Amino acid sequence: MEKDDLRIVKTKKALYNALINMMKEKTFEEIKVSDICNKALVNRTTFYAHFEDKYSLLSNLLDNLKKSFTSELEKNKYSTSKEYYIELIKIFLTHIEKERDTYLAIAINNRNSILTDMINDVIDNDVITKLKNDENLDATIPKDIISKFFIGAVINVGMYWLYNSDKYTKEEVINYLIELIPNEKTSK
Amino acid sequence: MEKDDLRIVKTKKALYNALINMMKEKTFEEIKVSDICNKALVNRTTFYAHFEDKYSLLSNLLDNLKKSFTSELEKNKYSTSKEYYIELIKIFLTHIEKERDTYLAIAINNRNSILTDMINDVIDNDVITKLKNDENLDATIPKDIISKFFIGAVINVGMYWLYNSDKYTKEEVINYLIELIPNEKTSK
DNA sequence: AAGTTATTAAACACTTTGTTGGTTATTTAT
DNA sequence: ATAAATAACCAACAAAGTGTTTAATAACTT
Repeated sequence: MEKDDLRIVKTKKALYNALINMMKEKTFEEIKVSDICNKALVNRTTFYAHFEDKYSLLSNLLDNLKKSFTSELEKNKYSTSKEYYIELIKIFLTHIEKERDTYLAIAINNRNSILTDMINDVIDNDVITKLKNDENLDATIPKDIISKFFIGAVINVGMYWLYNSDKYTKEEVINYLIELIPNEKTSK
Repeated sequence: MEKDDLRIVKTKKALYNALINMMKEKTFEEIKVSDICNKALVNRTTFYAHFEDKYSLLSNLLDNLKKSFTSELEKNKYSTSKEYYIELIKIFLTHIEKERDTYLAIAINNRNSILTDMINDVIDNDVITKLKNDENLDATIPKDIISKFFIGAVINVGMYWLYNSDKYTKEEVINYLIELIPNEKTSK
C-alpha cells in the first residue's frame, strides 16, 4: 500500500486545510505555494511531490467535494420531477452545511460557477431522464433550460445562505426554495 | 483634456480586446501581461502606465460592462414586480447578446459569479423597493431570497444560452424565462 | 508648427515557480 | 522490535514573470 501511508494522508490533509483557511481571507491568486506550505507546516518540495501546482491542489479538493456530494445524491430515489427536485434541494443544503468552510472559501473567491458545473455534471443526465418520464411537466419549455434555471437559482440562494446562516435556518431556506421552484402545469 | 487623447483610447481598447480574445482560448491565469501586450501590439511599459496589473485590466473591463448594463437598465420603469422582472430579463439578454464576446470570455473562465455580484449591485436596491410595494407577492418568502433565486436562475440560463445561441433564439429564451419565474400568489 | 505627452526600448532588482541531489525521519511489514 | 522502504526535509538552482526606471522617439492637441 502506498496511498494509505499515514504521512501522505497527513500532509495532504494539512495542505487542503491550509488552502481552505487562507482562501477565506485572501484571493486564491494572492496565495503562494510557499504560503500554503508555511501554514500547513509542510516543506515546499513535499508539496510538489504530491501536486503539480496550486491549481491542481484546488482541483483535487473540488474533486473530493464532488465525490462526497455524488455519494449523498445517490440516495435520492424519487422519480417524479417535483419530488426529485425537493430531495435534491435538501441534500444540497445539507451538503454545503456539512462542508461549510470549503464552500465559504469557494464563494468568497467568486468561484461559484465551479459549483454550477459540478452539479450539472452530477445531476444533468439524471435530471433529464427524470424529466423525460414526467408527464405533468409543461412540455413547451426545453428540459435543459429548466435544468439550468433550477440549478442556478438553488446555488445562488445556497451561496447567499452561507453568508447568512444566522438569518435563516436550513429548514426555512429549504421551504422557500420549494415554494419558489417552477410548478408543474397540472392544469394543462 | 488628457483622457481623450487618441493614443490612450487606442491602446486601452487594444488591450481590452486582446484580453477578451485570449480569454476565449486560455485561462485568465495562464495569460501573462506580456502575452496581452504582444497580441495588442503595445509595449509592456505602456501597459503598466495604464493598469496596475492584469487584474486591474479585467476589473476595468467589467466596470465598463457594468456601466453599459446600468444605463440600459435605467430605461426599465415598470413598477409591478412581475412586469419589472420581465423587462429585466429582456434587457439582460439583449445586453449579453450585444456584448457576446466579453460574456463568452467571462463564462469560459468560470467567472460567472462576477456577473451575479454585478447584477446584484445594480438591481438589488431597486428590486427590493419594488417588491416592497407589491401587494400581490407572497409575503412569506423574504425578498432577498427571491432576489437571489431569480438572479441566479436568469444568469445561469443566460450563460447557457451563450454557448447555444444557435439552438434557441433570444425571444425563445425570454419566453421560457418568463414562464419559469415564480408566479405571484394571487390566490392568497 | 510648437509644445505636450504617450509610447517605446533596454536594463534592472525582485518574487515566485518548479526541480534536483543528498540527508533525516517516519511508517510499514516481517 | 527491527530492517527495509519511502516520505518529508533542506539547500541550492535555473527559468519565468513582475513591476520600475531611464532616456529616446513618435503621435496627438491646440
